[in-house]
Amino acid sequence: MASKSNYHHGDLRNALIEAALRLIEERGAHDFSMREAAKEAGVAASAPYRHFADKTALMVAVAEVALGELRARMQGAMEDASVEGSPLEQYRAAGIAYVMFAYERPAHFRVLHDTTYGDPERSEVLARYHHENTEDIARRLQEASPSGDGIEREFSREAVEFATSTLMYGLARRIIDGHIPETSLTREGIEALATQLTEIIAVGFLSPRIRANPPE
Amino acid sequence: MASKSNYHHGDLRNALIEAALRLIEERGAHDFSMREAAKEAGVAASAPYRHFADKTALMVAVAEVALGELRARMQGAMEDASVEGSPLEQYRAAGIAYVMFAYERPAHFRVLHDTTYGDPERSEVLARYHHENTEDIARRLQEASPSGDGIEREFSREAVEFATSTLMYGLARRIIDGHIPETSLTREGIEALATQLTEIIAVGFLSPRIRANPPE
DNA sequence: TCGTTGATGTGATCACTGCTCACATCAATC
DNA sequence: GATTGATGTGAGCAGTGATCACATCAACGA
Repeated sequence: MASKSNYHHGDLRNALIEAALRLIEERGAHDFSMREAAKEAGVAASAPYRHFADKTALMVAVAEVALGELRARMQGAMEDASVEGSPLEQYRAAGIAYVMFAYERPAHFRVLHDTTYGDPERSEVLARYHHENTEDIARRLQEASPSGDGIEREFSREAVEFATSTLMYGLARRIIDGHIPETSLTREGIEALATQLTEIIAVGFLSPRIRANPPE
Repeated sequence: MASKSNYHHGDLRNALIEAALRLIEERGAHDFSMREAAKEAGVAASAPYRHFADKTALMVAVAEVALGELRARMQGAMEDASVEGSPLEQYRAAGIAYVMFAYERPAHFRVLHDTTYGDPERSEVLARYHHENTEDIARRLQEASPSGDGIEREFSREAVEFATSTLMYGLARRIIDGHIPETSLTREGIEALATQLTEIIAVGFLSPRIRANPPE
């Protein structure tokens, strides 16, 4: 097992991405080292630089994997819900899927957003993705609101879209940032929180226009 | 200027905290070095360790300064609003102050939350503070809802409290995480966003109980 | 007045990091 | 079967967090 057959790794690039993900899961998004990833892949410390320009490039690759999983989860959730669910249920399912991703894959979620920080180009990609998603979600919500019912709504669809994405992002971050008491940190607990939050927005959106401080 | 009078710094602890804050503002919460902070304070690389056990301890001290400023801002905003504002306006003012802090002092906001990550004890302190704040805010909102009006509400005060803090945290993070398009990144733009978001919650909360999908 | 002491700052040093570079290995191509 | 280009190696650089014996000095007690 000296040097003959395994001088070249074969699939080092992916091996490094997987190693990085494992390490990030253990330590945190920034607290893993290139050398550790290399060692875990059974390769010299300098080898990774044949595949990634620098540490950030590796993290970006990891983030891409993470984004792929997030996409798949949300799409899956919406498709499941659209089989027999109302638009409102689809809207809710997508939101829950987003939050669940953060809960079940905190490392993925963290890299996804940490990598972005400071890189305007990547920021924009992620922002666009967020936008696409929540646009879709908000559209479903709007479908839940019978059009032409003559009721004047308090908020525009854009407003609801923004509120929804902000709420779901906020909840996801609070989960991985440790704001949520441990007693709520179960699949069911989180689903309940996400459900409640989507509902409060839905009610705010679907309510006919009212005065917040009604004149007596 | 050799070695006589300035061998001992005098107020190195605070000098280091300020240096760290400056550096964090430039680079990011983790990308500053102990040595740089020491140099900026005009002191040897090992001196900081007389005042801080390790780098994390320095960051915690910085975070405490940040938390102080956040507290002051929110308290100030609520007091201002309570002079002539309705409870609803106080609620809104507090939310806006929180978000404004993130906008105007991104470095402070980042250290505050980054430091927390991975330290359950600090997490809890911050969580408690968040809770205290939003509890207060939610109480004001509840005061905006005429008690005993016989209308059955859709959501509890706790639910609204949680939704509010999640929304404000979400917005704050989206601002510093670069999700918000540059065109909205002005004092006025952010105030508008925060106002809109608090309002959507307020409406959801103040609405009488309705069915999200009313039977025809 | 002066010696002692304890807090604070110094400089050398350690293990580790990201990254580079000259060189080694090997599969594919002509 | 020689050449070449992609991939991996090992030594080494500058910078990092952290530690330790030692230097400095203000305050205190004799």
